[in-house]
Amino acid sequence: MHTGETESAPGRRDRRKRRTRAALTGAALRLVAERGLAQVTVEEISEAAGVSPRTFFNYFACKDDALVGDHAGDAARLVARLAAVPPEVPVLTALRAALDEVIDEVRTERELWCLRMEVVTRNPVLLPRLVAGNVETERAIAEVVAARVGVDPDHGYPALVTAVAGAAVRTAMTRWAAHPDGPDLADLVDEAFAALAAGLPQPDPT
Amino acid sequence: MHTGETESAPGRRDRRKRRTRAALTGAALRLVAERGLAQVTVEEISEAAGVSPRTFFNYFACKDDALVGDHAGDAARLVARLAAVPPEVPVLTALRAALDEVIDEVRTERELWCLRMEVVTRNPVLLPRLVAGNVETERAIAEVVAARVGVDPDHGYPALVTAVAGAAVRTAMTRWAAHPDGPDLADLVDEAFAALAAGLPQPDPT
DNA sequence: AAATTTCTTGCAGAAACTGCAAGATCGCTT
DNA sequence: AAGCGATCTTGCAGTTTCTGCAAGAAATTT
Repeated sequence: MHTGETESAPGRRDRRKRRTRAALTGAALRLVAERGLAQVTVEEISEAAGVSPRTFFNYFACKDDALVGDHAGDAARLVARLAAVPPEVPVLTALRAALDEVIDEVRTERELWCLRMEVVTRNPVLLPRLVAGNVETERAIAEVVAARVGVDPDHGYPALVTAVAGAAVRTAMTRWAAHPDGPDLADLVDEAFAALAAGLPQPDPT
Repeated sequence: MHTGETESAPGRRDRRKRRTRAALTGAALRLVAERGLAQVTVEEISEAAGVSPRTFFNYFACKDDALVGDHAGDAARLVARLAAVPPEVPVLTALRAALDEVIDEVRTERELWCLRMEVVTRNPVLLPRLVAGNVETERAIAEVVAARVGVDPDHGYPALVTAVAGAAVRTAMTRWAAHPDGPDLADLVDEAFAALAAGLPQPDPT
């Protein structure tokens, strides 16, 4: 007998795992936001999440990972989306389109992301691991970009575009999280990509 | 009484410090290149460099730092150079010009940098810390950029340009280190910056 | 040469992280 | 409903990373 839901039937087990994982990241972010990265131990995080310290390391390889979260799934979806965009579309436009889904998810977890970005900017050691800062992700995206453009891997163009786009997303997210009443994340990303496509023209000092 | 040399009088002491530091990074890079990051302990690195493990931590805050090296000085010089470029020069051009000095230093230590880049690409955890990946550096540069453009800190443009330029330099260095017989680092950086200024146009599939 | 500063080192200890094996839980089969 | 296999949690023991402290060695200054 099935559990009832045919499509999204994660099962009690997967749910529990998700809940534990979320509890760990939540506790970690809250504690680190209060006291600072060095003043929080894994033991305290586990305690706050209601699991043993050993279990913490079953979910995350190190303390930092609990803070930045696991975005392997996001990355995979982004790559898939990018590959699905018709080849005629210019690379930057395609990347921007592929980002839609990820942006949406980030937006729905705004509070979490605000806390995360605050923690990350206050503990700069963490920043690089975010979003497309992940190297495996970048490599995967660069591969798809290379295929789109039809250029060999040595050309450097795919890596450049990927790294640059990642940097753009990163800055957009930082800005978005820093200003709760500011523009929407999607608009900030749009703005950044537009600036990229225009060759980063110097803005008027309004 | 002074030591004799007025300008560059490092003294026996400073020399020893430099030598020890270099020995530590050298040993660390060599060992990690051979065995992999996790298979090398601080004790082994110190042993190979001829100092005690405790001394290792007097030079570096953690194992990783010995591998990526300390580029605070480079960063400071870069910021100074950037501030010295006349305000009429467009931002990207100014950044490229300010990079000259750093590029030169990197070039003179090519072997070391090749080893370093190899280690870094094989242990992606390290990559973010390189060059302008450093967050403090980025913030400092962004500040100067903001002043150049005459725009308030919220505008996002300075952060965007800085992050994007950093990404460009990073990819150029990766490419440079990966191909010993390839083009010069300065040319690769030029190419990347030209692509940025042109809005990242899709290249012809030659 | 004596005094001062700076660097090195060992020691003790906290915290991060891993492998292993026992026990609990879940999901499926009969 | 009972049982079986797979998965998850946990404790334990052990290694490694990293820090504070204080004594000793080396360089610099007076």
